Amino acid sequence: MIDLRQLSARKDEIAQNIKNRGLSIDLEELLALQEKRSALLGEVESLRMERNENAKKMKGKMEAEQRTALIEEGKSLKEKIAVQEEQLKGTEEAYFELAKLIPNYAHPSAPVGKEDKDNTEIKRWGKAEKFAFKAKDHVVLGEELDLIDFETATRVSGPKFYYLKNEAVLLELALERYTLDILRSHGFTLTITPDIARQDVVEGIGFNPRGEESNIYTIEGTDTCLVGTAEITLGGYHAGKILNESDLPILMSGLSHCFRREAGGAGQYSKGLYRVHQFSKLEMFVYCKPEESEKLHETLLRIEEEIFRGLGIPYRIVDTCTGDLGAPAFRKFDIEAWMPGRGEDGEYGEVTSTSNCTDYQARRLGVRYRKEDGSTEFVHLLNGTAIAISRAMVAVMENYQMADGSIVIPEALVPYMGITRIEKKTR
RNA sequence: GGAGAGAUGUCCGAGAGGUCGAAGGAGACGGAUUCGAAAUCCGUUGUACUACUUUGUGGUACCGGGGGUUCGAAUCCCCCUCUCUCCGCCA
Repeated sequence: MIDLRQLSARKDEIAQNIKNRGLSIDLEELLALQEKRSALLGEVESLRMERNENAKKMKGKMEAEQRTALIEEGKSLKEKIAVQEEQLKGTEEAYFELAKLIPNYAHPSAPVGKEDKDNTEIKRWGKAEKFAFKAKDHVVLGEELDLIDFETATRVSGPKFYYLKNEAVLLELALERYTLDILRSHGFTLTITPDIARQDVVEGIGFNPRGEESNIYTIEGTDTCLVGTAEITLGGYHAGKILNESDLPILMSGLSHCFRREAGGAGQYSKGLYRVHQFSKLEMFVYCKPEESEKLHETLLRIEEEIFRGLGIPYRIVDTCTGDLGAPAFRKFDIEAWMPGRGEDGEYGEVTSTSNCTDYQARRLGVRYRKEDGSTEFVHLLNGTAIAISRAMVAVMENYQMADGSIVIPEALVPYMGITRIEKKTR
């Protein structure tokens, strides 16, 4: 949520931002609701003051007659208050419901555009090689080398689930272990988070747990959801707290399973492991002071680069355009890894995403910090993918395939895997 | 899963319908004392929203959350959540 006190002062800016993001929200109605709420609140408060004063007069001993009069006065005030409070409640509900829809401000340098095609490429690293042979995609490789079983998973769990088998299991754990070491070297507190979170935390982070377009699984009979990312559980970690300035920035990483409904996400570009209902992910999360968030955002991006360079996977970085930013994001950078088996002849595919959400999530989650002068302010929250296993696995398998159909293990992973190559089983 | 106890400010803890934004203690901060420190003594010490003649004064709300009773609720009633203890079950 944005700071609603700035609603009228920054109205034009907010309207432009809503437009840039391809959204449509009735700001005039929101302003009208804000005014109405403010007026009602004033009325309710002054009525309450009268009630309190009236009650205070009744403390000591007094004539029965006088007391009766005061009680009558109190009763009438009580009724008036009830009526006004009812109106206030209705107005507030409508007000906040509409206000929640307003997206975060966007970074002035974020490209203005509608969809992912409008994202700006800002960097390339590594050589996106064409093989001398026809590259296979990870689905074919996974089947030939007995690493991934989609078919059985579909029967057992449904479409877009998978069993990892044999060396793929080692590969998942190796990628996690490799990444954990990098995060630890950067001072992150490592955690493994719950895979389930309360709905209010999920909402606080900016996900919509219910409704048609929701990507979140809710758990029947409870007010909890399966997490779509550890961003949720890491953001919930300090929800409602006032942090010490001296403790900032707080760097946390969380390993969790991620569950996504991905309704209607079928097709050529979503095949195999690329878009699935469940995967493991190591997420980075930062609580910091407002003035340091942009710098730390760059830091998260650099760590993501370090992870993929270490794996020797070519990639490019894109600066996400306004229409493609999530509502909480002020700015977002994605790393897209080269995937030789994607599309006709290899394509880049998104493997990480890092967002600076400024105070947008913190306001909703109630995460503040105490400044030296004793006042409090909302912290800035940042998140970034350290490694999303399923997509990283696509990149590793497809980039490290050999002409003979085997897969070489990237050097950085060998110590964690214990093997150097995945070959066809000779059974 | 069953039975019981509990949830109050930064922490401990009192509080049983009006004198309670909340005793007392601890902590923190400021001051006195001291060559300095400890001890001691004095004082200060919540958050959010809001109004105004804006560094101050006033108003409203907040004693786990929600609802109710009442002229008036931390206090009485109902529901929920969480914590603890015992039993059961389990990795």
